[in-house]
Amino acid sequence: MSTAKKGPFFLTNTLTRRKEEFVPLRPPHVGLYVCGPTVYSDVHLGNVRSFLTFDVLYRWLTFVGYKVRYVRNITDVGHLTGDVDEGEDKIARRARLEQLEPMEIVQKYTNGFHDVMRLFNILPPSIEPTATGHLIEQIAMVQRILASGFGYEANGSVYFDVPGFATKHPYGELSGRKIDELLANTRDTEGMEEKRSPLDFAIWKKADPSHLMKWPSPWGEGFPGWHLECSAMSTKYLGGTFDIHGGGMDLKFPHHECEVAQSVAADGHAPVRYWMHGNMLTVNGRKMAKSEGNGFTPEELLTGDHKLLEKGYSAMTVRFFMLQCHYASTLDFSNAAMQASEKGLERLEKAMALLPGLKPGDADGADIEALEHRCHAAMNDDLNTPVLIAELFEAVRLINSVNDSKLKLTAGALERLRSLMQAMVRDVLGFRAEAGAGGDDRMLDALVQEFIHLRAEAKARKDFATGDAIRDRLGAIGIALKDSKEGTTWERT
RNA sequence: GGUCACGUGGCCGAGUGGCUAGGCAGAGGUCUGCAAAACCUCGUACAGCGGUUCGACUCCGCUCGUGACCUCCA
Repeated sequence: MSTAKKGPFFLTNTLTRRKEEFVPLRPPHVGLYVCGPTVYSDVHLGNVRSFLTFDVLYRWLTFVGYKVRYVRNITDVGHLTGDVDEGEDKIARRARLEQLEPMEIVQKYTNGFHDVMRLFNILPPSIEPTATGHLIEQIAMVQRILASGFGYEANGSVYFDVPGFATKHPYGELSGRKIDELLANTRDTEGMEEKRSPLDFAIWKKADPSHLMKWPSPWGEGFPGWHLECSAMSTKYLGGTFDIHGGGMDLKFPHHECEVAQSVAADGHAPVRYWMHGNMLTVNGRKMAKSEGNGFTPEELLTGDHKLLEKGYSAMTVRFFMLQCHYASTLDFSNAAMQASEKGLERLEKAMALLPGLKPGDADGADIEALEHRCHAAMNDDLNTPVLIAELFEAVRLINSVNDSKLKLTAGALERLRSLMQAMVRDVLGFRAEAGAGGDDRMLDALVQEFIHLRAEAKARKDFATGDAIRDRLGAIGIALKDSKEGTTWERT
């Protein structure tokens, strides 16, 4: 709608390490690719943060009017544990441990991933391609890399020749690495005899006969290298050059750096115009990671059944907690912070619930349009959700003041406030209204209203003891009564 | 060891060369029979030491501390 909404959107481009105005290649279309999960185990809260960051990006781009094709892959093969040459495929390993077919593992954890995304109200992408579903594209890309001279075959595997590539093209720009420093810092090359350089990485790996996940290729039976799938699938669905590629900070090197090199080698040009990296969720100052053992699953979060959790927290509380921090900063998980977020979200949601019932006045006590502009400006400034939330609390103050008859807003201003809050809270930040905040259940509401009448009668005859007893006993079962000039309202506690 | 970040009031966290972030907790007030909620007011935060500047929390340097990446990890 308004141009204000579409006003310049700035985001930090990892390639240049600065905020740049975002201008799509082919407006109004935007191509967005985000590295999805490797489906070999449950996602934890740190993973959620990354997907949440790009969910908000997707929501914002959509809100300002772009037609976004959002591709987020599922990695279901090729991701090895430990050392590149000696590691075992993560999914195959899990299949062995759980005594299941690899594809059963893939399905199981893909289902789990989707459940978690729904729980946190993270929208599904437009396309969710899998690596195993794109072997032909990956093999073709390996062939293009070989044709370019930057790949070589060794004993049924194909490797990317990083030093060779670096003599002709920049390598390391994205992650700020220098090839000499990388070479100087490499560890021992034990078990890497197939590679010409320790910096080289596999784009196709030979599979031994015992391997469960393998496919025929021009180089024999094998499977694709981890970095290749993203390059092949992003090219297929978004084109050789597309707008935004996102992922966690920890993927910057080597994963994304390798993607850049692969595309340049295979197709002759850089694949991505804007790279975005979300920062880590930490616990006691340390990155939450599967390997650290300091992660917890969404189920444990909801129930509070984990040694790091003092109690359970709702998915929306976590969403609020995470969005109160900028995506590019590390965020430390703590129970105190979670409890503060729980209260804050509750205050926001209470104001949202008041919104439909507000009565218009005959004056405008606040400039809603200016507030709206500040909200849009916050998001346009590199998705500054903490500043947006700060503005929303300004709106909360206005809503409560109107509700208390301390402030007047005309019908027009109220309408604008309502649509602003709906847009920012629900559409952009993606806070789903959670049931129970006062009147969703008609029968329960009718019942509580009866008690409110009884209590009002008691109070009318100055029988405060009875009135207080009604309030206290309802309070004991989780229903709080609140008196005001307009009458008594209730809510769950 | 190399590279790159970060260090903000009781807690979590934005931001800026000079002007109140916000949330939670705390204090006082208004309202109320009381309470809760709501609203109003309050805290003189920016790791330390130097430097640049009329002026720095914000720029530069050093010191200390913490973390990330360099190997799979969102």
